[in-house]
Amino acid sequence: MAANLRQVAERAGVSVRTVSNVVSGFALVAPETRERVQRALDELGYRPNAAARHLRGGRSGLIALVIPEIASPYFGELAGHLADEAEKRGWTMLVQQTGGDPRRERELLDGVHGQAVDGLVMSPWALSPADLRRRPDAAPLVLLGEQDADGLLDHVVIDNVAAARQLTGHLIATGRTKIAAIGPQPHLTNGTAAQRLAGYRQALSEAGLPADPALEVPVAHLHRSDGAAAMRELLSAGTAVDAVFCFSDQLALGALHAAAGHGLRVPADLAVAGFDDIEDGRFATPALTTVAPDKVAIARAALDCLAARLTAGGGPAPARHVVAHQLEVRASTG
Amino acid sequence: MAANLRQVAERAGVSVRTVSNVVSGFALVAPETRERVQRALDELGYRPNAAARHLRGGRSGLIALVIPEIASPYFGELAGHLADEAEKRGWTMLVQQTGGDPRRERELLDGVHGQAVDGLVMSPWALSPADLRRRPDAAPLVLLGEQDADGLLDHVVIDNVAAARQLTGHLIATGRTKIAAIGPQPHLTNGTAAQRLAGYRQALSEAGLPADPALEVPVAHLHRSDGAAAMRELLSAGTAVDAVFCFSDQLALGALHAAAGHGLRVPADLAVAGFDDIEDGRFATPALTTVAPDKVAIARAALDCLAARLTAGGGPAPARHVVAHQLEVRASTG
DNA sequence: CTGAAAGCGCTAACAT
DNA sequence: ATGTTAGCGCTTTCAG
Repeated sequence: MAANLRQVAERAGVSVRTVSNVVSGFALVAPETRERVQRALDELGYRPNAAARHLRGGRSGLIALVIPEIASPYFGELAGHLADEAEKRGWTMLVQQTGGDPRRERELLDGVHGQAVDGLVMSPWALSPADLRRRPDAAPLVLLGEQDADGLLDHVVIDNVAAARQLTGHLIATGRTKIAAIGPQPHLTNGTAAQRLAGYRQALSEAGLPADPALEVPVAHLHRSDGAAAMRELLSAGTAVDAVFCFSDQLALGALHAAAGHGLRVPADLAVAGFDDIEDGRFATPALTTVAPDKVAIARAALDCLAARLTAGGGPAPARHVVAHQLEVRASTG
Repeated sequence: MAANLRQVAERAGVSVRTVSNVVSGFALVAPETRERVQRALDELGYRPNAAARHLRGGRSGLIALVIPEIASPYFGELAGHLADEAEKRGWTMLVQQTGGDPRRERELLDGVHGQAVDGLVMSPWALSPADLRRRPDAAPLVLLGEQDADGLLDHVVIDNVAAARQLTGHLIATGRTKIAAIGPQPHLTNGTAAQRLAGYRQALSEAGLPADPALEVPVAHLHRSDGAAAMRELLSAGTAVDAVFCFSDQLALGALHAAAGHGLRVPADLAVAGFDDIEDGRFATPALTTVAPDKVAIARAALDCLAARLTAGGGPAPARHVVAHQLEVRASTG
């Protein structure tokens, strides 16, 4: 069943070279020869051996997606788009989970699957920009999210500061004045949460509202349970709040759940907004206001980046690729 | 940076054979030699070449997860467990999406990534059992879900009939009598929906309740929007309903959303239950009653299956592997 | 236009 | 205990 080039060549009465040419459609082959070879190919059900091609050509056709967890809806949706885009470019995508563990991030950065990967798309959680730059593996790397890597590494981002400012501005525009922020992650080197916090503060300051530390609730992770816990913390502390900006939709869904548990009506008593535009948010009760990053564009930008690095010249200098986002106002903020 | 065995051997003043032995920890090597080789290995930063190993040994260390879409929460959660379990077994997992397209399912079944995969875990959607059996690729295959493949293919399932019966029984036990079923998929060869429907009907019949065709609402897909549309259809048709059993949590979340849109209170006016126990369901408002398949056990069973097939003997005969499930009663059914 | 053959890096059978 | 070498399947240089 697994025929190789030599067997096909024998059957067609030609040399391996000619069969290879037919298979790759590369050089000139006489039409009659081509037909004969093609028949042999079909009859034997020839399928090129990826390992041999890889060994010979140095390209595996594999790219790795390295993320904290694939079960998280945001990464799940992104992975879907990345897989689609990878396929269009002839790549197969493998998935590696880090769980946000710095050792595991290091390990994968140093070589996924025995270096058998043409490129990496990574969302680091724990590793610093300096750590990220230091790696023995030569495979091109593109980061997802704000790493502030001094422009030495490709990364794809949205303008988190602007987006957070817009969203907070929207909450203010609906008349809210005591707006909490759930989601700062001071323990992480990943700069995303910091930027969203900055945008939030900017909006408050622009509106002449005070920045109250009691309204900024840090979280360890971005799971729904963390959002719920943060919300309960806020409510049980008796802090006056009329809106919550959560730094992810997952946090917001948790917050929504906790708010309902406290008998609060959303948005009448409390406005809740998230970030990421995951599908759950659209069907939450009430539907969640959020910032929608253009996920397809993120996937495209990341893979275009890798593709550019794999061209002969190595492509342009590493850059920060900013992708569009949009404010999605839904029922949860009235 | 990318040193090979020969370079290491030269540096250590030994043969490639010895270096290979040290690397794989295989045969007996004199301690002093071993140490010298190890130093050379470290100094040159040697890392084995996966392509060469694969070509030589016939094992790529790759397994493929072939599913309709990774962005779906159920598959996302499952993929997370599969990636974890794969890693424990020394495999790297790649993901291929079919979108439920029969041509694409066929194509992937015939060989993922140029056959460079040691095994496949697949959730077929459109291909019939007969189609599934006919394939040129020799890589072991294990199916997720009910394929009724005449015992000729390995597949991992939960007892869908029993689970659906239990869940419907629970709805009946809470006093509901007009129980709709959202989710039959008569157009699919995948038998999962059919089994859940069977379990639902069994429970009704056991309780002496009539099976009303108007209460069985088929869906094209399992997205939240399909659940919402089905729920709206049911409500606008004026059918009397006091409970809905949705064949997936996604459908149920959509139904919940639509019910809220119609001003119905859940569970007071309407009980809603799902299937799959995705995280969204736990944090929905109200929290969703559901059937929780043991996803970790599913991942383990699938990979154990592949591992068994890859042993010398080819492992035991193909089988249907039944994994445990549990009824999770939450607020949505009172 | 087609054939012969080198060689990618590794493992393992065969030597010593 | 260690050295030598064939060969996995493919692409591509060199001949013709």
